[in-house]
Amino acid sequence: MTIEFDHWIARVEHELSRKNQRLTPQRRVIAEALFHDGVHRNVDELYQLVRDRDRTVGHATVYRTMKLLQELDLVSANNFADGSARYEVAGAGDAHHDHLVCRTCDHIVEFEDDQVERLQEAIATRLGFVLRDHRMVLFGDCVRQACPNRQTSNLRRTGPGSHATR
Amino acid sequence: MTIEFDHWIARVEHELSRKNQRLTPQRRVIAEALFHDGVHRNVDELYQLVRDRDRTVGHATVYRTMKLLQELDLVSANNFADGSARYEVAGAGDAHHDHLVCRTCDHIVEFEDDQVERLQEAIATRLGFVLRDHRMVLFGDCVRQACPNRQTSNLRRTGPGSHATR
DNA sequence: ATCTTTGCAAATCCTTTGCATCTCT
DNA sequence: AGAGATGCAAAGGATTTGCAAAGAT
Repeated sequence: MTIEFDHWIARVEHELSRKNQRLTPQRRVIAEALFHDGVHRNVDELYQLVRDRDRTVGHATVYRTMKLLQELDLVSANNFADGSARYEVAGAGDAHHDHLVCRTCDHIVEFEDDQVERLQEAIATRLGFVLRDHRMVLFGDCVRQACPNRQTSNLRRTGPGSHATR
Repeated sequence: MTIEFDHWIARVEHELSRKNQRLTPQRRVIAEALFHDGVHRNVDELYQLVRDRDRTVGHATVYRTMKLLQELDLVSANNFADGSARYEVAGAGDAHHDHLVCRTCDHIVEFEDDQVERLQEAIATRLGFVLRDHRMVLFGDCVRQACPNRQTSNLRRTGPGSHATR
């Protein structure tokens, strides 16, 4: 746990230095928040977390840092339902994973599926593309007791239309 | 072609009337533009198309109309690379399709794949969700002669990172 | 009369930028 | 000194909303 964390910080520092950039106190605090409590947080939520530790960090710095970490492939961004980007630490050499989001409680489950990846590759090839990247998010109703969705009628197969865009 | 168009307008009118809403001149012009030249256009592009026909239509009306048509399941929205929503007529009872977008020239190809749909369903079920909707966009490099991408080195397997979010 | 729509401008939300000020080296 | 970073406030782009005027029933 702590070892993993140290490794993460070391990775950040290393990738930054490769581009002659520094692991400043602000960036360090952001990277810490990101690791400890930052899964699928958007910039504003990260900003709040960071502010608890360091009142001097500005909004813009969080944006700039997230952009930077993305460019260094240290974090990856997702867009689920709302309009904001949500980040997660990108494991070095990790397999790609996708997300399944509950429409009601926003609970997020990550999953990996080789079959999907292979299919996507095949589809792209068939259509004359070299596949470089993809984005896939599944939306559904989860069955957790805690989900408010369980309290109400969970029976309609014909739910309220599918408006998945932002 | 014209028959299809008439059918589309009739559908729009019907769905609107079911909710006590009218097919106003503005909405009609928007629906026309959408049908004739509106595939994967965003609001601003639609606005331009519409203005060619009717100078009095306002920006807000296009936004409001698209939102309305979405709620009526008459159009569906997608987010490809840029931050804006791009629309397409949603065929009544049509099979769902997904998109493959060229990173270089933004050329969009639509495809349907039952296998993918089935897999998604299986994954959701396995993880304790009732699948309601999904969003999938593949990004790649297309091989069309016209694509600027073909002019340059198309050889790097390790392209410029994968930052697909907005 | 009443309920729906509209255009306009102002407001909102997320994100980026300009700029003067620091901080390291 | 000189490049890299930061905070703040202003700017940007996409979308929504308040409001008074216009339309339809």
